[in-house]
Amino acid sequence: MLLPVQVHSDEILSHILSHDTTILIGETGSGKSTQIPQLLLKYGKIAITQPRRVAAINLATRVAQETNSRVGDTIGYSVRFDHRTSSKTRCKYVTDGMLLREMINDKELKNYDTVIIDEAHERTVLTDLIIGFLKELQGRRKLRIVIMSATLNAESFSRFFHNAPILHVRGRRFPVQQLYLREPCDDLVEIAIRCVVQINAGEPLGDVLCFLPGQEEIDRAVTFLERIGPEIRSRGFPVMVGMPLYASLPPSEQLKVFQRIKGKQQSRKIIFCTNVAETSITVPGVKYVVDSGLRRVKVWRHALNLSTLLTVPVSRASAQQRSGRAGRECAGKCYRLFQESDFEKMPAVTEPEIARCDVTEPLLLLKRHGVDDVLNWSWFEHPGKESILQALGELLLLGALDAKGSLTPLGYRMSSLPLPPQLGVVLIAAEDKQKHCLDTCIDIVACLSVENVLLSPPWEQRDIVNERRTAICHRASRWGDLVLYKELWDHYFRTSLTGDEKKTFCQELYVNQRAMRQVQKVRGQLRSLFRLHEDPDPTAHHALETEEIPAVITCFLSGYPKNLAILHPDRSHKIVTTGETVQPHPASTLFTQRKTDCPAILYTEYVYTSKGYARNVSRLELSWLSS
DNA sequence: GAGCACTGC
Repeated sequence: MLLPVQVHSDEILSHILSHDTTILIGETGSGKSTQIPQLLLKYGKIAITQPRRVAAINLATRVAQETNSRVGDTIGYSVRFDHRTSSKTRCKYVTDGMLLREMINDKELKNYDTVIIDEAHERTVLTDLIIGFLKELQGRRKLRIVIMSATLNAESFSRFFHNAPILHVRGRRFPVQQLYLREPCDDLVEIAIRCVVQINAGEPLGDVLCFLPGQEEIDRAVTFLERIGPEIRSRGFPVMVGMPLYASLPPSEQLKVFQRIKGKQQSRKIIFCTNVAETSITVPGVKYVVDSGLRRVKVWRHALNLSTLLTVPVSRASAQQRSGRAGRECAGKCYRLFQESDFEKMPAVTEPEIARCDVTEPLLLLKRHGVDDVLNWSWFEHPGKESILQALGELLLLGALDAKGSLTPLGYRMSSLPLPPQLGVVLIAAEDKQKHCLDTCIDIVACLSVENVLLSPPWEQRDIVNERRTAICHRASRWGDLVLYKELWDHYFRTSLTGDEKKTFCQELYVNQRAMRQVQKVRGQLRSLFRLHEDPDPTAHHALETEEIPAVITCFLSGYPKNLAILHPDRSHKIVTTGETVQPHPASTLFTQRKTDCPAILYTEYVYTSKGYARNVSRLELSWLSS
């Protein structure tokens, strides 16, 4: 059967060809991501961006199959650490980060006649930047742009591109019935469980996907469901198997949501998930969605130089996306754990990331692209004057800009590295230090730039895992988390470990092995950018020496000069710039250390939750500060 | 003795 985009292909094609820019609203199941590029194949070279690596690879693979070709021939892809393209490639699926990097070397994007921005509604910072660059570029040369979005906010795209026409392609989805609470609720987890129990008792078999704001609520819900399990069974209702799903979960646990439940009994999966299941992970077999209408979001406060973690209502677009997860295979139902009047009050679309993140890195990129007046750039959405001024100040402090706001040679180098500016400074500072300082800093920076390297064990194993970690990383308990990363890496990377031993090592220490493989790739990329030989003989790997710790931590101080807190007579650590009190996060190796033991601490991140917590904390001696 | 949502080079 033809996909909606195929049914209307003539109309869509002639429309795209006769306009410089087209906004295409394609609902899920319309086939836009696979079909639109195929329609345009005859009309020049195409780049199509995706927010995620897996999506870029999967789509390219599928379209190559559909066109009876091999990936890398006509249809290719390019993501970090993996690309399949050739001189024959006419259509390339890329991550948006990758396209931005390409644009550094080729400002005019001469390789492409058409650029398609897919999933534009997700509005990552990177899509926003690309959109701004494309508009500028269109002012200089002929370039066909297609903005593809799944939701409502098409008007803002249209307005930005001189009122570009909006095309609408229906999707193919099954109907989803919406149900609301009649009265407000106070305990979210309790009401979620009651809802799930009700579905289980009254609805035909089918799995349930329950959206909760975060890990804490999810773990509570899973435990709750386990506790009431025996009673459910004793009443003869189907067995409910509760499963958590969030990004920092070990991959083996994540895979469980794709597996069938063993046993012959009637059963259903109840998957308690965060936003991962809204975009990144598609769980098959879901017939019912339970939506708390909430999500957890990190908000950067430029005035305070810290980020906060907030629980906020989702947008109507996002609630719609969540409920759509119930209608992928057959008609479904969505139970919204809020009132219909609350739904009306929700914002129409999610606030874009650019409005709530630190723009230091985006600004460095703009400067690298030669944008002098960043305040008046063609922002798709302006991040705000204050936010920009703060970021400019940070770049000035780091030495990336001079007093006139021009990119310095240092800033130029920083912008070439696939790292946030601060970590770039750390490595550039490490180059001038003693032998091996750069090796060590690269290992640590690689760990820092990969998410979820350390998994958090269940509470009953917490102490034992901590002990195991500090037993083999014995200098980390004095010097802190950066040293911990390096020592863990040294143990993981040493050649005497076989594949199985590496696996066991990771399991015992709750280290995410998938993340460690990623660390290895990042490390390799950084080493080659700094022209360090890729250890031909891995026994030559440089393991941490205690003597080099001061130099290493001092390099991090160059990257994070403001993230320094000094021990005061009242036994608290106060941030030098603001005088505020910080405390190492409970997940830090320095958390348990007596406060008076550290004359000063340095951290890479400051997050305000119930208190101000410093993350990735290191001990610092006052004598290191003068140099 | 606390919890991190998600993603890119």
